[in-house]
Amino acid sequence: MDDTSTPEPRWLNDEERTAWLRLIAVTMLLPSRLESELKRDAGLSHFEYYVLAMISETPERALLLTEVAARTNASLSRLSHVVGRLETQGFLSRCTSPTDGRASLARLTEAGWAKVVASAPGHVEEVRTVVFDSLHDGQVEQLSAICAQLLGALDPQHVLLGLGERLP
Amino acid sequence: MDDTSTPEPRWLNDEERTAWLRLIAVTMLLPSRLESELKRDAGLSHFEYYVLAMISETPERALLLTEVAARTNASLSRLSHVVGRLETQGFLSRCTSPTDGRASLARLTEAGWAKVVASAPGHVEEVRTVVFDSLHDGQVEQLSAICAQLLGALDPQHVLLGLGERLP
DNA sequence: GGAATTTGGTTGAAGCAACAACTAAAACCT
DNA sequence: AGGTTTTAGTTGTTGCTTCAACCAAATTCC
Repeated sequence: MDDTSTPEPRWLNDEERTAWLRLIAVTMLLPSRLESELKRDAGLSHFEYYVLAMISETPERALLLTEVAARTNASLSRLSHVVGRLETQGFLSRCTSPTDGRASLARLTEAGWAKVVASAPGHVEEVRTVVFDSLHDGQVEQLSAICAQLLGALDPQHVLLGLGERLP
Repeated sequence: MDDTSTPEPRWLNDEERTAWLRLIAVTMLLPSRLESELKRDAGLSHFEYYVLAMISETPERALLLTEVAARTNASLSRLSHVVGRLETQGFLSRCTSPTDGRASLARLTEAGWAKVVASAPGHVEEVRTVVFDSLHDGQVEQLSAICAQLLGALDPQHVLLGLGERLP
């Protein structure tokens, strides 16, 4: 190759290449699989479900939009649109935070809680059949460790796992 | 819970739950990371890059749309739109297959080939820094095996790895 | 205490993806 | 050979995401 003076790239070897192709295939197929299951069984997008589920796990069943955005890796804009839709569907309601006039809390309604309760079992079942039924015990631990290390590069502050709020 | 008569769901245990949260975080962050890198450095979406790269690896630098669709887990509709855009950008050209009047081949132009050559090193470098630099040797093999097993459930025919065309 | 900046969020426009409806070529079926 | 079905792809619409611009509350900095 009569290339320009770019430094020689560190290409992947065969083992890495195979692993990469498989990993990328998983990251393409897994989300779309969950997407279809939830759309079919609950009428929600995976993102909508994830938002509702995350809020449902807090003690007050309410969460700041900023916090939700950080934990879902979504822009505040995207979240605002999605929360707006979920609000008109009656699954949650927005109210201004009492301690900070800018911030708004998304609070699950009864219908929203019921929605989560109704759709969670099917979703978990899908996760189990797709992921955990395919793996033997040791591999669950391996997968967990590998993902933890990848997250070290992808999300150094561990914002997505909800551990980021104790930094200030 | 005064639930209806649904069969008790097989909930995840702690180890599985942790692994799951981490895996889902990876599937959220990895694509968006690759997306931004490619958008910034090459002006392409990850999907566009993937299409060009896949075609570039064939001997003729041409591929049937159906084949591309299968290997990228995309609908033919989506592919048609994307290929249309890539064509107007001058990266590839469509022509009807000589052996099948319905099928069309997407063929890389010189500009398209140059685009792949120009953007591949940066992309590989990104993949390496995000994924492989985070893992030690044994983990690459573990990851590969785990993904292979997940693909057994997600893609039984192994269409995405390009092994599906010998089934007729 | 007031100006500047930062933070939290909303809104509207533009682009991309999912879905449905459609065309045309090939294969299948007596 | 002719009618049906299947396959390959296109097109248009609708909805979601991204991006840029914007507003208001809070914080920072003299």
